[in-house]
Amino acid sequence: MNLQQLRYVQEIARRGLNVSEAAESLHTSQPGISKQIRQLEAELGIEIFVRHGKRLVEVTEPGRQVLAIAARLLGDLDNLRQVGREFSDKTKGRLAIATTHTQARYTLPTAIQAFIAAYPGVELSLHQGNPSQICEMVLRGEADMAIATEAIADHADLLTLPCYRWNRVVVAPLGHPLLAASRLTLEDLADWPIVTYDAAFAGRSRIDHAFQARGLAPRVVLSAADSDVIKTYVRMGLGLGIVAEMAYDPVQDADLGVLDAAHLFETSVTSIGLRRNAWLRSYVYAFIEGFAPHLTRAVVERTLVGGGSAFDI
Amino acid sequence: MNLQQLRYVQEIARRGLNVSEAAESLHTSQPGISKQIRQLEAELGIEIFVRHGKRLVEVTEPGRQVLAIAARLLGDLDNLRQVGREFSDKTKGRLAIATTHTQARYTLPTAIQAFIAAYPGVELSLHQGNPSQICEMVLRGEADMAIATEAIADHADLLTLPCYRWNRVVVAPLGHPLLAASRLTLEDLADWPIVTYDAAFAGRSRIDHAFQARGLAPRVVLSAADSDVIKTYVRMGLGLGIVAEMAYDPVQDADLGVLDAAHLFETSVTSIGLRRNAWLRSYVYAFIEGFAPHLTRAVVERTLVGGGSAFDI
DNA sequence: ATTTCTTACGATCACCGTAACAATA
DNA sequence: TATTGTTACGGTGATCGTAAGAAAT
Repeated sequence: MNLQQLRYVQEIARRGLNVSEAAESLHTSQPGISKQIRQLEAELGIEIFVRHGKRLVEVTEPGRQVLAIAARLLGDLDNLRQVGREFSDKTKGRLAIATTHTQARYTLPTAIQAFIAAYPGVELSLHQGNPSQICEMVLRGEADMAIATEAIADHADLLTLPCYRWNRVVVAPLGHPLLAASRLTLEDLADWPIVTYDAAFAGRSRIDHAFQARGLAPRVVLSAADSDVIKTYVRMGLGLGIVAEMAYDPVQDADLGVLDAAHLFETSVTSIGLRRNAWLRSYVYAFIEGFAPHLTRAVVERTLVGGGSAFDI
Repeated sequence: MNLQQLRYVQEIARRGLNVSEAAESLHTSQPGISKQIRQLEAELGIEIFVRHGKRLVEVTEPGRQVLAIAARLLGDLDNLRQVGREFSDKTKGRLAIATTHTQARYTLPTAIQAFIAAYPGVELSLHQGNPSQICEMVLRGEADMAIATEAIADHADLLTLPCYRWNRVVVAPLGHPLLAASRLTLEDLADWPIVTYDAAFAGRSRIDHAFQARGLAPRVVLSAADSDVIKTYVRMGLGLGIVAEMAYDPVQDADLGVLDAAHLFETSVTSIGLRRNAWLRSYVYAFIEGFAPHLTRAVVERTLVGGGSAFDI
């Protein structure tokens, strides 16, 4: 049994049981992988993959167990490298954050600005995607943390650190009749065409849920992954926008009217997602605390070792 | 970086930083280990050990981190082997239980009898030791579980599953004046010579603590690791025995008088200790549930993934 | 003086890549 | 027929053990 074999198994699973693809992505030969897999199976005394003739078509039950353990083991291998980097130079390194547009554009900038000032030697990179892509990036080790609303807690292999609560606002072109309303209701909203987030994003499900609970069927004329895209189409008069409250900027969005909608929808919580059992470099703790001051190093460490995800903010 | 290097690092640390000893215990050459360690240190860019000239004298701070991660990683390697064994034959295998004399002699027998009847293909072995030795055995992978009172929760790398509560009884030769007392007090006990457990064992600390809280200094004339040894010396008239209630057998110990002492000492809890992140074979779950029926597979699994140790019994 | 780690060197063995083959869709 | 995994084989390179050397107690 060796590490290479475990990498091979993992990559085959990730590539949809295609050994040739796995070989290519690992820059090695396909027969080499094939042989190592048979060897691993022989040593463990189990079949990891179900074969139809010469084709891998499924992961066996023991194979699933092996994959789960191998993932953690290879994660620890990565942790060892992090320890090396941390102690060879605490000020140099990389920090990859996987997040959604709304976070990247509206909530992260101040934390990031402070971070790059404090850690000029750290190469920071932002990777955008929808919540499930973001989680994948962290699980694959491509990103150090995920920052998103929802979807993180769904992954059993990710640890959830709640950061802050937020709700939505309605934006409309200045002069829109709705802006005169004293207190906004869902029924008011349902009268107008709506522009809001894509299904996969930022608590769109909360919006749908609120309308459904009242038996209303809002007419969503456009959905987007991106608060700025939504506001652009609202400016064009396509409809009312429902966006995260962070996404309304009083200065830049002065040409849009805004109405609080916090009483209409359930609160959402934005969280940081970390790989379970991850070993974090000191500047990662610093970044997290900069973004959510209650997430001190001690709190995060306790959650990492405890494995628990349940605490309130 | 490879698995061998991590095994080497771990073994060197276990053998008190003696590379030669580590080489012998791993059945390999000392220069081979030495070279691999330097190679690992070079790859990680850190020193794992502090050297005085050519001698390893200490583990560095990054070294401690590496050791902790390597332990979990190698544990996962063992988990992979367990998966292999489980699925190649669910009925065959080994179960190593590390425990104290009192558990082995008085609380485990019925669970063990049921287990060997249900799993005749499983080789069961009991390894006795004091609580801290027991924990070590589990951490080193020599035993699958520890069963003991106290000391398990002290190890951060062990998971604690509380099994049952118990307290102590006082035993004395028949005819001993104390046996006539209506209700036993600590002051009564302090008047007589006492035989009880060794400091490392079975809640001896609770006994000392109770006396101290009352300003009493009991005269412990003999302390032993073993309830049977204690009873033997009580039979010889050496003093009063304070033993776990499980250790008094109404039939075999008919020649001894017994007094309940539950109101004098704090309750103790006997727990099972498991390696964190361990992957357990199905018969291990079965054994645990046989010993402590509230510890069903579902409960134990939840605790293993959650990493938490805090639940009540 | 003895124990202990490091360096040097040589042999073995495992791994990897190329090529040919077999089986599936 | 094209794609994909297995078997066969040969070369490279890493690992390991022996032997000699250096530094510490």
